[in-house]
Amino acid sequence: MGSKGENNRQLIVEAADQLFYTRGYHQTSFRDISDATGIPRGNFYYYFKTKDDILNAVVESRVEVWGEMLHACEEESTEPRQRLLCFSNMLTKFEDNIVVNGCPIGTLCSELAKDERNLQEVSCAVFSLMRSWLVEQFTALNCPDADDKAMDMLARMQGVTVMASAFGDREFIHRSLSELQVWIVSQTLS
Amino acid sequence: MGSKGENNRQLIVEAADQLFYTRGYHQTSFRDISDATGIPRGNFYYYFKTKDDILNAVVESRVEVWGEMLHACEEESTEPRQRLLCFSNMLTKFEDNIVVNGCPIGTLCSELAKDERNLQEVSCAVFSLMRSWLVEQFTALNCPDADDKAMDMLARMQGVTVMASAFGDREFIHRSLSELQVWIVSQTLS
DNA sequence: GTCTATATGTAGATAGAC
DNA sequence: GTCTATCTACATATAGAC
Repeated sequence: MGSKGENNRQLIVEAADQLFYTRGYHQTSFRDISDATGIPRGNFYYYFKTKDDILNAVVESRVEVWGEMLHACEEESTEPRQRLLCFSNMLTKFEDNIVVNGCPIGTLCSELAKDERNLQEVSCAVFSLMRSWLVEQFTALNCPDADDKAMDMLARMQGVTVMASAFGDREFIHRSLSELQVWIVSQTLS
Repeated sequence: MGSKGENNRQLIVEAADQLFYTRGYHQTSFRDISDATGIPRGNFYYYFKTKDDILNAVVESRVEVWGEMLHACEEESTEPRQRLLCFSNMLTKFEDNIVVNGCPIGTLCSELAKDERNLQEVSCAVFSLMRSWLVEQFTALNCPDADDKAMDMLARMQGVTVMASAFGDREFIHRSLSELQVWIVSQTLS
């Protein structure tokens, strides 16, 4: 622990994270991860008992990474609307990937919703994190329906990623983000 | 053609359509379709050359079915806003399925966006159909940016399905539909 | 047209040498 | 901790009898 083993473990998680995004969970094989990392297939079972365990580790990693991103948005301003704008900017920050593969969180949730229910719950952890963070911001804006607003904002962003990837339309992301940001700024602060 | 063979072909397409929705394209095997129809696996190759061909037939079928649904919305009223409301009602009409498996069109596009590009194009045919139909309605409302409105409406509806299935939240569908319909009614008719 | 048997490849997972 | 060889299951696809 803490030595070479942990390093390899992290390499596996990083490669799997990327592959789950670009190919999907089920379409990513151990061979794919092996090719990407140079680590032999058999070794994976030293670090993880099953493929599902790798998924768990990937989601854990994403929760951590997105937690840091949300934290960065908090640091950028004390004004909730500024923080929300910062969050919404992720749409253009990652537009190159979104236009090809959609949202890494949304597409994983959509894929795993079609499986046994436990995988689905795991995959939604990042959405839950974002949702509660958004609730905090809208609550700070004295919105009485902060959770509704949070869901609305996530839904709007998800809708943009789905249609942008379906039609490969980068410009749609830009236009939609502008409209979303108008909406954000219009949110009341009593 | 037209006899027993065509009947079996249709049975396969219908079963595949349902399974591609509830399990995903790649997670649906010939065995699954065989179990659902009672038709032996080997027979599939009499009707289709490859699994991709089955997908093509499923998408063709969906285009036809949704074409009829859009036509039904046109028949319901000559007023474009009424037609748009009719279309938006699909969200609650199919909410039982949406809350579990998301949108059949959106999730298929999201899944196949991660594959070779030709499969993705095929899967988006239904979106293209809806888009052009929506453009007609917004054009009839004298919207100068009818295509933008069409994309916005599809994106909003897709976002709702993604979040509703992620959180298994049926109530979110109802609330979002109400807000969407307020938006529809507010669209200008010069 | 219908069905069984089978070919071929690859998936996730395991055993055991080093 | 690392790696190779291998197991078992199941995927798509094919061959050929009926």
